[in-house]
Amino acid sequence: MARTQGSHAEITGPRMREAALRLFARHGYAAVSMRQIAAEIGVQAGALYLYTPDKQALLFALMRDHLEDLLADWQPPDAAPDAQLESFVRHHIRYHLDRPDLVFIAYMELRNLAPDNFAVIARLRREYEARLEAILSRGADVGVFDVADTRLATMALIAMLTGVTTWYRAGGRLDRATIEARYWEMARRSVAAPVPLPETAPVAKLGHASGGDI
Amino acid sequence: MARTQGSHAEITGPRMREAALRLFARHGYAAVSMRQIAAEIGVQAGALYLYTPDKQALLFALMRDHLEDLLADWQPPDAAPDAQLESFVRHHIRYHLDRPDLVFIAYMELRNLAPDNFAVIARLRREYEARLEAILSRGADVGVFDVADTRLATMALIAMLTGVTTWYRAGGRLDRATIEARYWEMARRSVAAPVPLPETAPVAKLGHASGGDI
DNA sequence: GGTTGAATTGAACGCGCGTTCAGATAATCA
DNA sequence: TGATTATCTGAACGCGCGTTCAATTCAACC
Repeated sequence: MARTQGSHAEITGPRMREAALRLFARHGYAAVSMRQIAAEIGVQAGALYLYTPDKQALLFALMRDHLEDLLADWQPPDAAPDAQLESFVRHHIRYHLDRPDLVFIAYMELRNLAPDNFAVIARLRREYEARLEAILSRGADVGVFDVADTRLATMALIAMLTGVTTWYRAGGRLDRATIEARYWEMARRSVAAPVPLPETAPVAKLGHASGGDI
Repeated sequence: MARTQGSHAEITGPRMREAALRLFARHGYAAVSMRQIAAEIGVQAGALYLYTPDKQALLFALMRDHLEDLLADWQPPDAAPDAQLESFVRHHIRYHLDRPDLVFIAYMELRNLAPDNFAVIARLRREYEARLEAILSRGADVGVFDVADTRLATMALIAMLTGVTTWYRAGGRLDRATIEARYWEMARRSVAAPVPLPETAPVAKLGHASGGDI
């Protein structure tokens, strides 16, 4: 008893990863079995072990490749902090809308990583967060941003932007360009310093802006 | 063979829910077994079925009670939209910092709900979101907010605020009052209309504010 | 002190899990 | 054509799962 179909060595590996990604995103890593992944691509469970040492490595590879890809795909442009922030935000939204499943599992399945794997993923995520924090920090230094705590603002912005994956559906009411523009507008306002005016000092209407205490 | 300890009928139920909440939040619903929950409170797995019909009902009860509690705990004050928004944001942060595990599973375990249960939870969540959207909508109507799309702004704000649970740890660098104030500041700015000035019109520095097109 | 009934145990059920591996198959190449 | 080798099957392993239930224990009440 053996394989009844032709040989598909060079495509079974990628197809396994695609199926695992889709199923993990839909049902969660712990709720998906190797047999389900195998059935999705028309092989028996045993065949998967030609392409991954075990289930945990499959999850880890998906998350690590995603984060390394995210980091490689964007570098801060040589520009003023506000332009850097716009570049970051627009890229973040675009990238996340392009890869909803990857983004989803990278945020949701951290709990299911073995400790060693978790350490690797956590380091990559901190690296990404550090890029945004550096932009905010530099912008606060030169006065174009008004951010009381750069770390908190970093986490708040990333959470806001990443949240787009929880409701966006292709073909929905808003197109991607509009969504990108709206998120950028909210992100910009949330950290922008009040506009200096030619004659009179601006008057705060709701509460007051606090000084930077980084 | 039977129970070796004393009888604890009136406390085993709540203790089971506490243990389940903690374990679900830490490891995920699918990765936690009834035997683990039982071991956590010093009983055998069979005893849990005196207090829940099955594992799914245990998850559902936690999520439903949490959301009903959240809805009951806050009503929009009879005030202007900006004051209502401040009340909403501050309550949201406080409530979420108080119940990190509940909030966590209510956002993470939606995938593990049976369809009927999911429908109930989704309705409760939409109800909560609708409260924020109503505030933003009214504020946009009277001109105190400048929000291009109230639905998008609602989702963006909730994601930003809820994200606090992913990094906050009690006893950390920032105290709760500070965190609350910082989030409120960012939320306010992200939707506030430009301050009208006595003589000259304000000049946008980064990009431009778009008109409301709700 | 005996009876009652709620609370709990511990064993069992059938099942699916991740993983392994000997054997079968089909493509490749001499 | 025959040998080789990468690819895959199908069965099996031990284990833990959610859930059920008869038997047992303990607290409360008569």
